[in-house]
Amino acid sequence: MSERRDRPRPAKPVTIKQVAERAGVGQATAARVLGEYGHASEATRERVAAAAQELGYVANHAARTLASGSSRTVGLVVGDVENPFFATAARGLADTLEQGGYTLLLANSDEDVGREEQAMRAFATRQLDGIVISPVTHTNRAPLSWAGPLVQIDRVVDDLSVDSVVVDNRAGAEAAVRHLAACGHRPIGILSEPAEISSTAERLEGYRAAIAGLGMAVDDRLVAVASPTQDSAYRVAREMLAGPGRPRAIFTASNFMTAGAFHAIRDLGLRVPDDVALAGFDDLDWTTLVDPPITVVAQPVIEVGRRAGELLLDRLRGDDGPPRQVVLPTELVVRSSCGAGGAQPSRRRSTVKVKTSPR
Amino acid sequence: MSERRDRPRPAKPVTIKQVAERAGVGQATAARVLGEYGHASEATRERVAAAAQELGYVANHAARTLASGSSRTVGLVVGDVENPFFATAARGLADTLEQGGYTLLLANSDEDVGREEQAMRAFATRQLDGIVISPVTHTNRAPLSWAGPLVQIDRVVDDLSVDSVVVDNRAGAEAAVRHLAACGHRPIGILSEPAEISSTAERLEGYRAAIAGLGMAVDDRLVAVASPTQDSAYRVAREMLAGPGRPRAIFTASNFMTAGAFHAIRDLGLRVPDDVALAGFDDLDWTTLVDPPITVVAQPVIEVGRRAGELLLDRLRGDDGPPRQVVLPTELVVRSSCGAGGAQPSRRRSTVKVKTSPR
DNA sequence: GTGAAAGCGCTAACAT
DNA sequence: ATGTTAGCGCTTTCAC
Repeated sequence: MSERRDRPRPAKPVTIKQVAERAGVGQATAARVLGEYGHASEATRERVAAAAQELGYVANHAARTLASGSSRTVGLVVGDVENPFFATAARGLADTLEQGGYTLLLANSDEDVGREEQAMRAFATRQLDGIVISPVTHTNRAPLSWAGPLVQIDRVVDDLSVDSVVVDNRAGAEAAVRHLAACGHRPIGILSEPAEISSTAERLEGYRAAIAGLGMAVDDRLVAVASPTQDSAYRVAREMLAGPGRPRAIFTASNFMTAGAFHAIRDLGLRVPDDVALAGFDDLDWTTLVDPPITVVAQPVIEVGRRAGELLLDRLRGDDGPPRQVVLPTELVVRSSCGAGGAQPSRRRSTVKVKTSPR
Repeated sequence: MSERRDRPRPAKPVTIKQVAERAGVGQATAARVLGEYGHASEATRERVAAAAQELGYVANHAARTLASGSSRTVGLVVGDVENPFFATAARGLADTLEQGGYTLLLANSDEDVGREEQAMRAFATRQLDGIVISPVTHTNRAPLSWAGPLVQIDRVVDDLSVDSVVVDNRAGAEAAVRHLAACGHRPIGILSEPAEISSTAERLEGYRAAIAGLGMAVDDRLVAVASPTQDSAYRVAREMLAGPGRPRAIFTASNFMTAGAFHAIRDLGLRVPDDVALAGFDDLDWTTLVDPPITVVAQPVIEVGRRAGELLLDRLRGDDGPPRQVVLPTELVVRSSCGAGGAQPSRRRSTVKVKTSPR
C-alpha cells in the first residue's frame, strides 16, 4: 500500500560522531550538548542541535548506560499488575519517577517466591538505578540480592532495614472491626489471606486486638483463611457462613476477600447487613456500586507509589541517611454494609506516621 | 543493625574477562558459553560455568545491547495501566513475550496524543526489538515513527498496514443492542466515548447498524458522548435519563460508561431493567456483583495481549510476511439487566476472524 | 573448538 | 569552552 512510503527505511542510526562532523565540532562537544551535561556556548549548542535535527539523531540508550553505568531506569516487582492496588501504585511510582527522568521496568512475581527471585535476577542484569518491590513473603530474602537503592511497598521483609512505604494495616483493620462491633454485630469473623504477607499479618493482628479490646475472645473458627483469589474467598466464605455458629459480621482483609464474601453472602440468600454485616479492606470502585455499598478501609494507594518514588529519587540524588519507614494512614469509609451511617458516608482517618529507624 | 552484614558490598561487577581468566580460556570462549551462542566443548562449558558461579558473574545487559544491537525488550504503550483492560492485556503480552525471552517496558499515554508521541520518542532511544501500542486516536501517526516491528492492539490507526489484534467491536455492539430490542425495550440510547478511538467508532457503528436493522431511526438525542471517565459518564447519563424522551434502554460502550450509567440510574431512583434496561461493553468482575447483574459484551482481553505477543514473536523470528489483522470474537453474556434470561446467564459468541490483508 | 582483536556509541578524564 | 582519547563489557568477524 501507499503506506510503504510512510515507514522510514530501517536506516542505520545516526551517531554523535556524525552529528559532530556535520556541526563542525569535536565529538565530545556534540556529546555534551546532546547529553545535556558539561558546558557549551550558546552558539555551538545551536549548531549541534541543528545538525542533530537535520540528521535525525536519536540517542543510544545502551551506549549511554554502558559508558555511564546508569540506566536511568527503576525496576518494580509486584504480585500482579492486574491487581488494582498494584496497578495504581505502579502508576503513582511511574509518574513520580518520570519527573526525575527515570523510566519504570515492570515485573510480576505472581506472588510466587521462585518468580520473585527470577525477577530480581533479571533485574540484576540490567544496570538498574533502583528497585521497588512488594515482597512476596515476609521471610523470603530475595530482595536482598540487590545491593543498590531498594524500597519496599505495601509489605516488608522481616528485619530488613531499607526504605519502605506501607499503610497502617493494623489500625485500619482494628477500626473496621470496632465499627462492626459498635453497630452491635457479633460474633465477628475475619476472612483473610495467609499471613505470609506482612500487611495481611498486620490486618489479622488488628482484628485480634480489636476483638480482645472489646473484651471478646478470639474464636479460631471465625478466623478463615483463603487463597488470594476471589474464587477461593467465595468458597471459604460460604463454608464459614453455612457452618454452625456463623458470624454475624465479617471483616474481609483484602479486596479479593471482600468480593468473594459478598458473592457468597448473596448466593446464600443472606442480607447485608441484617443477616451478616460486612466491612472490607481497600476501597475499590465497585464497592459503591453494589447494594448495599460496602464499608471499607481505604488506603492511599496512589500515595504509596508516589512516596516510594520520592524516597527512591532522594537516594538516587545521593541521600544515604538511615532507612526511612513511611507508614501512611488509612481511612474508614463508613457506608451501609454494617447497618450504621445514613446516606452520607463518613470518613474517619487514622494519623500519619513517618518513622525513622536507625540503620 | 545486623542486617548490614547481609547486604553485599557494592563490589565492582565481575566481567566476562575475569571469568575467562579464572577458567583459563579466551574471553571469546567464555562469552560464548555465558551468552549461550556459538559452540563450546562440554569440558570448557563446565569450567566457564564454574568460574562464573564462583565469581558471581552477572551479565551486563547494556553491553550486550550495545554490541548486538538488540535489547531483547519490547515496548508497550497503553492509555493507562490502571484501566483493567490494559492491565490484563499487558499481562497476556508479558507472559507470551517472556517465553521468547523478551522483557516488557511499559509506558502510559494517558490517552493523550502528546504523551503518546513522547512515549514513542523515549522508546526510539532504547534499542527496542518491537513495540505494541494501543493508539490514542485513529488519526495520530505517532506510531509510525517507529521503523521496527509494530503491532497495534485494541484499536488501529487509519490506513496503517501493520499487524494488529482487535476484537469485533461492531458485531459485539450490534448483538447487545439487538438483545436490548429483543427484550422489548425502546427507544434504545447509547452512551459512548468520543469516536476518536477506532474501537469506539466501531461500537457506535454497531449500534447504528442494529437500530437501522430493526427498522428504527437513529435519534441523535439518544446518542450521548462522555469523556472516558466514570464521572463524566455519570453526568451525561443523568442528563440523558432526566431529559424528555428518555431512553428505555441504554447500551454503554465501555466499562467507564457502564459504571457511570449504573450509578446514575440508581441515584435517579430508576430500576433496572424495569425503568431502564442496561447492556454494556467489557465484562468486569463487578458487573456480576451488582443488582441486577449486568448483561455485557465480553472481550477476550488476555487473548488480545497473547496474540499480540505471538504476532510480535513471529516477526522477531524473522517473519516478514504481509501484515496480519487479527479480529477476535466477542461474546454477549446475558444476565438480568435487560429483563431477559433467567438465573443462568447465557453466552452467545461471535465468530473468529483472522484477515490477512496485502501489504 | 578456540583465541585475538575490532568495534558498538557513548561518557568521562584529561588536555588545551 | 572545546577537543582528544581511553575505556565501559560484550558480540562478532576472522584466523588458527
